[in-house]
Order: sequence, then C-alpha cells, then structure tokens
Amino acid sequence: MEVKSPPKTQRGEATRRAILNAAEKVIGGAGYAEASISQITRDAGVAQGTFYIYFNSKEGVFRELVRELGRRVRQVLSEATEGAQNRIEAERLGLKAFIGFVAEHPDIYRIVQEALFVDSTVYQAYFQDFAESYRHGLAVAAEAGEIRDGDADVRAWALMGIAKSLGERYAAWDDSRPIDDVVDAAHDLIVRGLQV
Amino acid sequence: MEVKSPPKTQRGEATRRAILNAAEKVIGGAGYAEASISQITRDAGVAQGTFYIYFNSKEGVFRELVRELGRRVRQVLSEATEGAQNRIEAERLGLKAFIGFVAEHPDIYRIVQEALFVDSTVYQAYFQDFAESYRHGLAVAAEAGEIRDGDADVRAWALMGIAKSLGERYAAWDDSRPIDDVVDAAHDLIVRGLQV
DNA sequence: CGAGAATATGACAGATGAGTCAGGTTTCAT
DNA sequence: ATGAAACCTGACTCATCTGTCATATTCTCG
Repeated sequence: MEVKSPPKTQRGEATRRAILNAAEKVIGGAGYAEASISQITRDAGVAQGTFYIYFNSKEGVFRELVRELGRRVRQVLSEATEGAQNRIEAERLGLKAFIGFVAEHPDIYRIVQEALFVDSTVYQAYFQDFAESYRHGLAVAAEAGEIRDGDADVRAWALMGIAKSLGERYAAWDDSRPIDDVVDAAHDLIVRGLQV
Repeated sequence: MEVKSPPKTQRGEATRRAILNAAEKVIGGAGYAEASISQITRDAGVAQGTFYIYFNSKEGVFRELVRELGRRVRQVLSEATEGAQNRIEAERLGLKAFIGFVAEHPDIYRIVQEALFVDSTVYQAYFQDFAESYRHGLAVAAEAGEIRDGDADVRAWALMGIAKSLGERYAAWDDSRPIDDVVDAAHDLIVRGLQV
C-alpha cells in the first residue's frame, strides 16, 4: 500500500486531521527525531495503531505536514501582496507578512528546514514552488518597467534568502526588535537593488 | 566526564583526527540521524569503543565538526576578501568564494544546516560569528563613505541570507549554471542596494 | 628493561520506538 | 434489525544502536 486511501467518512477525516495537528505540534516542538508516534497519537487522543490507518510512517505524516505548511504560507503571502500597487510595494508587504508569520509560528520554519534531512524532495519542492512564482512576479514587473532588467531567477532566490535569513534571525530567534524596523532596513536594500 | 581531555600523544591525536574525518564523511553523506557510530569507527579504522575515548557521544563529534567547519569557512572567506580594494569588491569576492566553497563541499552546507536540529546553540554560534564580522565590515565601510549609511545588522543578515540561498540553489543542488553568472546577477543587486 | 600511563579492542547489555495484528466498536444502507 | 464497511484499539514483536567494560596492546621514561 504505497499511499493510504483518504478517509471515507467525516469521522475518519476528523481523526486524520487530529493526527496531523498533533504531528505539527509535537514535531514542531520536539523536532522530527525526538518526536515519537506514541506522543503524536497521545496528543491526538487516539491509539497508536490508528496512526497507521492514515499514514504509512512517521516520514509520511511529515511529508504531508510540509506540503500543507507550504500551502498555508503561500496563502498568507498572496493575501498580503494582492493589494500592492507595484512590485516594490509587493516586496515590502510580502517581506513583512513573511517575517510576521514566522514570528507567530516559529515552529513552522523549523519543520520546513528539517525537511531537508527527512525528505529533501519535499524541501526542494517547497522552495521551488515559491521561487517559481517569485521569479514570475519579478519578470512581469521588469517587463512592465517597474523594476530594472535583471536575472529574475537569481533575484528570486536572493530575495527569498533575505526573507528566510531575516525571519530566522529577527522572528524565530529573537523578536525583540520591532519587525517594521527590520523590514524598513531590508526594504531599503531591496528597493535600491531593484529600482530602475 | 563532561568533556574529554585531549589526546596526550601523537598517536592519540592521529586517531582523534581519523574519527573526526570519518564523521565528516559519514554524517555529511548519510545525515546525522542515519549515521551510526559503528559506521564512523569502521571508516576511521578503529574499534567502536575507541570512539568513546575521544568523544562523549555522537552529538559530541557533531558539535566539534560544526565548530571546525566554521573555522574553515571563515578562513576561506577572509583569504578571498583580503585583497579587496573596497567593500563593494569584497562583497563580490566573498560571495564568489562562498558559493565556490559550497560547490566543492556540498556536504558541509548540509552538516551546518543540520546543526539547527542537533544542537541549535552551535548553529547559532556559527552564524552569529559570521554576522558579527560581517556587520563590522559593513559599519566600517559606511563610516568610510564606501557605501551609504544603513542598518549594518540587518544588512549583514540579509546579505548572509543571499549567500546561503544562492549557495544552496546554484552550488549544492544544481551547479549547471556558471557561478560567475550567478555572482554577477546577485552582485548587481547588492551593489545597487549598498552604493551611495 | 620494567612499570605505569595511554591507547585500543569488540562483545554485549539495555533502551528505545516503529510498525503489526487480531480482535473490538461504530456507522449506515437496506 | 442485520451485515458489512469503516474505523479504532493497544499490547507486542523486532530491529537498531548507543554507550560500557573487562581485557589487551603499545608507548614512554626513569
């Protein structure tokens, strides 16, 4: 049974969700290696065996978790930037939303990072999805003359790197500095870097 | 015995080195979780028990490994940038050297990343060391009027993020694109971002 | 050369935790 | 009501691997 068939009833669906939520909590808190299936099922309020009705293995839930988190983060970012008047503004809104998200869910950033070691495929897919839509946004903006011409691919990865690094440093590790300060300082760098 | 006393003889020193080298190879290749002490000692050509003469645990070697890698990377970067005429040039040389290093030692980048999960203290120390000297370099350059004023701390973390991200994407994952291309594109962003 | 310090060996005890399974309970359509 | 499908249980098996230890070897220095 390479992949578990999805639950057939409400009840099954609810149990699956409970397990997934518990996995996020337990793995996010203790890390993948430390987290045990029994902790997860205890937290979800089900028996050990129930876990294997919905997932094939610890790695299995983890993969699912990472995919879901990717969807959530993309959702947050697209909502944050949809009102932007231009690319430069979108950069600011996106960066701020991302750092804010990491501040509110520091565990999520850890889980995604850990994916590199549990299953590098999902890790890469996670970032490639981001990069692709980022690259596209930059290419369109350059086309429209909102920013100056340049290598959209490298720019996308560079800007993602800025967001990751600042999120890690100023949100996950130490959120004592107001996020707006950090975003302002970084945005100055980015604006000048991109503007015509 | 909280910390192992260092080897007292040449022979002991050589054995310790052999174990450390084997650990780099095995952990870099298989990842921390998969790597076993027996693999490491087999590779080093010593018995299992010998490992515990020099290290307290798997975590112990790993910590040592990360510290050593930090020293090596700092060494490479300081050599690469020492001939730079100004900060802008130093950025270019440093970025290129870093990406080149990752391309030659893709395992090292993995090991450092994995430190976040094995011992977040050494992970943070690793990056804080970098950040501090980076921050200092930028502050001095701003003082000298080589770059425009700005938040040196945020800039340091942002620029480190660019290097990490590009190294991961264009060196560790897929080195099919000439590094100079990537460095050029990123350096354009950085120059404009920093210049007066 | 001989004693004791340093280094090395490898079998093994003990702990851990993933995944299984035989059987129990709930739900629901007919 | 009843049978079958879906769901749930938790004790148990089994493989893995760390860290220990009693013993052996090598080195060094008086």
